[in-house]
Amino acid sequence: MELARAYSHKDVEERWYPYWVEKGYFQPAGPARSYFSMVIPPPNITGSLHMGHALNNTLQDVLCRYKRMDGYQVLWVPGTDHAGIATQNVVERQLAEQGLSRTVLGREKFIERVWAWRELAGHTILHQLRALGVSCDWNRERFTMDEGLSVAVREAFVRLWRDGLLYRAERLINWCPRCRTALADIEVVHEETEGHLWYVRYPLLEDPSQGVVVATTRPETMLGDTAVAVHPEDPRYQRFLGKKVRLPIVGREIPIIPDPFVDREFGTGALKITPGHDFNDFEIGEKHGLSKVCIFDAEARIDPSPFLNEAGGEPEWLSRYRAKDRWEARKVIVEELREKGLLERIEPYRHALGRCYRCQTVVEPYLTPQWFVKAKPLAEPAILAVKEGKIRIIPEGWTNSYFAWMENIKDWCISRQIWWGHQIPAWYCKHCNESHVLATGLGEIMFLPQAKPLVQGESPKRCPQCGGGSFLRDPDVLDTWFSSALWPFSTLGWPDKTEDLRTYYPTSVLVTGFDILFFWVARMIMMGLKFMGDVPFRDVYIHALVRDQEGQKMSKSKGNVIDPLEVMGRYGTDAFRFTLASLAAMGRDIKLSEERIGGYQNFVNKLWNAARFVLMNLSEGVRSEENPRDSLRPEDMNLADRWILSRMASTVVAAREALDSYRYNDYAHLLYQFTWHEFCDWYIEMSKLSLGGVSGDHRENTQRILLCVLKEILLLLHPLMPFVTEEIWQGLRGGRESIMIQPYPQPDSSLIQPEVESRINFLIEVIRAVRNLRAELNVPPVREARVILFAPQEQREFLRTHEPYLRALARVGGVEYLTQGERPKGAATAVVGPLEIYLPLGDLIDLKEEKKRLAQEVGKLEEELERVRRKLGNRDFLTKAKEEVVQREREKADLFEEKIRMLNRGLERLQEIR
RNA sequence: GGGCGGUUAGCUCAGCGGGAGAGCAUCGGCCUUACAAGCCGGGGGUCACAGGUUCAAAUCCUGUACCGCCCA
Repeated sequence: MELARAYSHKDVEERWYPYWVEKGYFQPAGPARSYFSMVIPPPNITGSLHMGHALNNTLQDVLCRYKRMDGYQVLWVPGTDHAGIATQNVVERQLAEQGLSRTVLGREKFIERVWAWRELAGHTILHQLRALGVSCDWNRERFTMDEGLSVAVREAFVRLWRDGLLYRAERLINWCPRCRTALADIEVVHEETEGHLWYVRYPLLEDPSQGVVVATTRPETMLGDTAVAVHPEDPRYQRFLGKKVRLPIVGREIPIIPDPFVDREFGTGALKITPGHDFNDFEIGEKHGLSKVCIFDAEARIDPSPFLNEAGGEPEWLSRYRAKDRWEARKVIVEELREKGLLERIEPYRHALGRCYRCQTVVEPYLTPQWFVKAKPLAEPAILAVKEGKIRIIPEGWTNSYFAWMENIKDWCISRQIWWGHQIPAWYCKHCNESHVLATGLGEIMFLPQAKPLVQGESPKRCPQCGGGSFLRDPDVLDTWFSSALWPFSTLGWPDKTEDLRTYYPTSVLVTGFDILFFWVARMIMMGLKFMGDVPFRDVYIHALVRDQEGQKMSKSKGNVIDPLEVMGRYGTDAFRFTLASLAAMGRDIKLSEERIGGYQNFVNKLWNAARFVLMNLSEGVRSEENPRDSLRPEDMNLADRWILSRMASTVVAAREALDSYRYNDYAHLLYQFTWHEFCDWYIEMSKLSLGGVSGDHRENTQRILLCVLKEILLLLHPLMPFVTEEIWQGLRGGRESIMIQPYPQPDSSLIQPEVESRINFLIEVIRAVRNLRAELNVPPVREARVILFAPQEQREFLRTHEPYLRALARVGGVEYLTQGERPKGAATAVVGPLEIYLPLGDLIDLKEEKKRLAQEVGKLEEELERVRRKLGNRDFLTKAKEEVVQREREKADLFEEKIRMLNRGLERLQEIR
């Protein structure tokens, strides 16, 4: 099979993926000696492939392909999550375009629509993932809303309830008024924002001419104020303690209370307290038994009902506020306060504003009954698992963040007031809870905190209290992360005791980005320990996030998104994957530029051409050998052959070490280096001599070595670059078996020969020195140079034996060997160890240039020597440093001295010419 | 405010106690039949700054500056 002159990734990539799938290579197979399993961090169904997915899945695939080749039975479970809020948003937007809404459709019809959307568009990302070449087992694709996983969710929920780890209570939670649902604390993104501080005077009840001025960033919430708090030791306010103020506009009488929480430096030192709409105020309110007034409806518009109740009728001011949203209400209130002369001043003020992580809407602290997971008891064993090393977090630096979060963990609000998701398996007896159910408008209901739920896997038949048979189900659904937390075992069949679960749990490693360490990783660990009694994974490898060249987060609105599919189309998937792996070591950011990918595309092409070279030089005999390595004949091996095999063996060892410790960048760099700068730059060039040589045996042997090393390179590179390696492999093997299922190279220490390496290194240095002389002196490459070598006997014989390399690789026409005597006059000089190299200067050569060059070189060496001498002159160094370090410095000094001496002699001889 | 990272060649980054490295870019020379997506050679760095520990610091410690992230 002939290979094309340049590698064309497009044809190749389309060909092999379907082939692998068809052959079933992605399914676990092989002897069950050892297992390697992973679950994919499920992308959500609304997503499309971005750089983060590309990196994440490339790194996983590298591991899978490596382990599969290395004899493990590998399972990689793919799938998606249902992304409750995000998906519901997408479908609602679609409905809106048709003039519909979910409330018009009703819950059941709406969910049907979501499923329809899921069938149509929800598989996009998994299909895009295939373009990356990922080798996950598509037969086991899972979705968090699948029946099986839904059973797992219900089971988990019921068991948490039964074990007292769940509760339902009215708490102040983060509420997104646009999504109309509760959010977990970590789903709120805090952002520094330019705002204002409004200073408002609250008149004293007993003497309205006096008052307390409070400073607030949210004047509209004053409608819900139930106290003013000051620091108990603040002298400015001592005389007000125990008195009351009259809340402007509303007219409510509220107390002035002392609380050490108040920061005297902030604003005026007097704080308005709104327990219904601020987390800090809520706590102060609890301490002082203040009532909580909730002034907003679910969309954060002024809700008139608390004021109607309070005033026992429609207060005069209410009409100006009714149904106004937060921002309008703020304007009206500020205006009204100004008119009343109660607005003292306004200052610009920077403060953190919480936004919904899904839709960026400013969240509202909101008082509603919600379901919570008691986190502390679950967190404790999860902390221990990491402390005891049952789970390794890599890089280790992240363990601190993990501990910090886990040790301060707060109860997890898991109920969401949306429709798409796992509906909470809790029912309320209609009869017993008659007075605890509220209609919230738009056909929705809500159960008051006093309502008594029955939590169980399926709808109850009879109420254990009253025997009634009529129930209402809790309308809330669970946080998507609740189902994701079960992912490592729900995907394997839990709660059934399946074969998969027994075989593949705990999974070997989880590969993910640090942004979901708390959202997902921590919760999986808690749930895994709780329900499986064992950790969900042994290792967690946490990688960086991909950003653009400027380090900006890629986002559609910034327009700096690099689409991985486009990049793969342009540069090839292999080049792209190689780039990602080579960047994987970075701390927190990966700044990706297309240029870099282009660089690795060249590497793919280099590999391709090396393969082409090998292939076009194989004799029929060698080409058809099943295993060329077995027919290698040591007696036909020359130094170069032994050298490349030695380098190859070292590379295998280093490669394994790198992958075993998740050092992807080292892995990539190591193979790049070996392939390009050892195999291609040197061995292939050297092999050309043997291939054209007279001895047939040696010729064939060289072919075998070329083939062996190439194959080894292909095998080592396959996890990183699956497509090009498969294409070449098939070209070599005539399309018999995939490279995917070949054994990964084993370390063979018998091939490692340091003395062979050092001799070739010497040869390489000599060749480099000659090339360097030629280039510096502008000897045209077409002109063969003559060199004169002064060398001790050992080096002389070595070079004489390997002279063909010198002639071919340094383009030397003739070599003259001398041991001692007069050095040639008028020659360029270089020194390699004990060897002096002279390149006689022709008439055209610039003497001055050569003098300058030599003088420069001597100068550099003298600086180095000076440094070494200083060290050796230091008594402390000689006595305290390790013996080998001292020894090395001594050798260095000798080397420098000798070299300087020789170069100076060369310089002197050049002077003589003049 | 608390915590965590980063600052090394023009760019992107490795290295994290004993001779400053890579890729890309750059400069000079080459179409040497595997590869011009290539080959050969070169230049380029007070390793942010200031102290300290050490025989020895880019590397360890302390502080400062700037940048970034996370948590309040």
